Amino acid sequence: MAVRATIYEVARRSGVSTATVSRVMRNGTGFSDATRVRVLDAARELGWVPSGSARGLANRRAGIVGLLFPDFSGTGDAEQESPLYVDQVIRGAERAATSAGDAVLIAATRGSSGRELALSLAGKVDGLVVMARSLTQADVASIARSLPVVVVANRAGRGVDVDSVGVDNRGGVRAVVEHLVGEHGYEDMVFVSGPARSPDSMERFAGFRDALRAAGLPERKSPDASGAFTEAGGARGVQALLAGRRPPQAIICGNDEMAIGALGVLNAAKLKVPGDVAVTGFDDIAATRHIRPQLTTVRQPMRDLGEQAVRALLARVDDPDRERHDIVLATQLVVRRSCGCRPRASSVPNTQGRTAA
Amino acid sequence: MAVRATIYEVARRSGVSTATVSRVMRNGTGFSDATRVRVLDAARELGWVPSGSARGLANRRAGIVGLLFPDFSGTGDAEQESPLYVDQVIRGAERAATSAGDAVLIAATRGSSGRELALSLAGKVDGLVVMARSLTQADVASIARSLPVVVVANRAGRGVDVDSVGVDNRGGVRAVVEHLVGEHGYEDMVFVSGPARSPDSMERFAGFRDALRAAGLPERKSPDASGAFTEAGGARGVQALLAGRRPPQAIICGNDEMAIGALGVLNAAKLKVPGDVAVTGFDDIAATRHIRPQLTTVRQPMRDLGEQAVRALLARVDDPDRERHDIVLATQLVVRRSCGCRPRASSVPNTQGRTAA
DNA sequence: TTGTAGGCGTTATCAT
DNA sequence: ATGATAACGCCTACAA
Repeated sequence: MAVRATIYEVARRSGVSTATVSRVMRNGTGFSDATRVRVLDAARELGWVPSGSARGLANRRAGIVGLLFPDFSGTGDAEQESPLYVDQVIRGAERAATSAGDAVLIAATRGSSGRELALSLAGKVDGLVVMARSLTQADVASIARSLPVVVVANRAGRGVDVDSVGVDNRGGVRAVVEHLVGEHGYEDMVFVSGPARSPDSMERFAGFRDALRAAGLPERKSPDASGAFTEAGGARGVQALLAGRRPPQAIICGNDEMAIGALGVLNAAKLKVPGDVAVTGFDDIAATRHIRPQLTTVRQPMRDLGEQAVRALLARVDDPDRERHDIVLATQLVVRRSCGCRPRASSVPNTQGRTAA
Repeated sequence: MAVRATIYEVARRSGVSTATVSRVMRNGTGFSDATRVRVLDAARELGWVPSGSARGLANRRAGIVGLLFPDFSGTGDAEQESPLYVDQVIRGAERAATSAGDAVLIAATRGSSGRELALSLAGKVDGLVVMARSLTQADVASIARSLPVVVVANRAGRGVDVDSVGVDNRGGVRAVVEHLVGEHGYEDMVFVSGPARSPDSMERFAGFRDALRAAGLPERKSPDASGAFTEAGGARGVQALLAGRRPPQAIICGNDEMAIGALGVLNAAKLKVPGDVAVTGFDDIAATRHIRPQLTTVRQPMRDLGEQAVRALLARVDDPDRERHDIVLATQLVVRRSCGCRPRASSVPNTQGRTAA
């Protein structure tokens, strides 16, 4: 382990040329059984592993994809946005990459250092998956000039022409609201949004508006409260909401964390859920099943997001000229107690996954 | 983006040699202000990013560390071991690597493919962090022959001489039991263990035995039940336990997931927690605060594990001859409701972090 | 089946 | 302050 062995030493030790060693390692053909054994033995004895850098240089392909995600922990507030979402996407990306024989490099942008970080990654990878809110649109456009990029949960803006993978946020919220209206007859509903600049959050609110309109209920142009996608934020938002009006029949939250925060506030205010007020979330994190009442929410396939993103990326690395893909994954309504339904939970898919070119 | 630019084109475009371009990019000195601007401009115009492979080859350092972790999702049972733990370690590793200017490559070993995967990573990284249960001891020893390795939550066995980072599992469980005995006067306690071959699980049980002995209570040589570190497993384990004897005063679970499973079974059996039976966990995952009663548990610094592991790894990469380090991080008792304490939760540190050479 | 040799894109060592 | 020019370790025609 002192100093890493090279192909030359393996070649010498096994009495063949480096070309033959290379052939054997690449599982190619063109060598006798005996040589293969000799080479492999020599490699093992020397503890040799082919240098990825040298391979990458020779192949013009590192066999590595990068994943850039935002990390808000420690951003002023002590409260943290749930990391669950990002972690699941990372897992999915890892799975897809590994199964394709590649590896995935991860890096979190904290605050404004995004651009720099992306550049430092760029040289080490064959392509980059960029999660929403980790890079500005301008930076994405800039980076995309140097290497293949796929954006996640953030349909690329007008200027930027890159592949994207996202979920049907809009349809998801529409489905909850339809359930609330159709099954429970609620008419007085409010929406608690996440960070103002989150594409996910904006789409979810759009779904809320769509559903209100479709139901013939009075529309509104902005969310009734907002909570930064955190439990504490959701609590504050709902608190403020309750201070200004009598309780609504239902509170539709932009994600589960905020819904959990809402539950706490309602409980403290002696309001029964779902008796007095119904509450719903979005994401379907594990806590939705542990909390009481169990949370009705919209499940989004976080893992699939990562998988599809990496697949799309690798496809483009292999074929830079293929047409642009914008993948939208289906979400699923998960009915539990907090909306007012009885225990026997059931779930129904509400949208089809679809791919648009 | 068609084909990546190289240092040659940047050199030509800016009218200098490649050596000078290289100097500018490395933030070194030895060039005029004017040339720097010219080079940077050319680079930007061409969308050039230095090739990591070429750099790695020239420097004998990829600037990448690898992280190997086990992934049990989809191992026969539909139930999943909580991914939280691994995710936190990954986050910590990312943070430490990024702040050191490196990147981290992650890969999950599924089933028995570990060795192969490790080898494929080995060439791409400067060193490897290996989490418990992702590789056999033999494989760790083998890999460690080719490059620096740090094991996490798995003090290297006798044969293997590598750095390690872990938490004080033993002291953690000892602290809960001492609390249960000292504050609540329980004497009839049982332990629910995790996977038989998990080093963490074994150490936790050892802490349980230590505490019983120290309290002068009857010892035992094996766990009273086991649950594979999953919620469903914990439920089954406790179910079986209750079928064979009258309820104990307290059930100490090897991790939080199993404790949550236990809570479910006890509830179904009409046993009140903590009135009839006390329950404790280990890890302090988010769900411990959402579940009722809130779970008394032992917090372990999962993120720090990842950070310290990467730090140790980088230190060894820089100095292969430094002495071996075995780092043990402190755990912390977190008292909530499930042990029988009153709401006003408090927490006390129970062990000192310590480093042994 | 096997060997020879040039090239992949940077960095680092000497010169100048 | 800048420029040639060897490495760095592997792959891949092209030969033999």
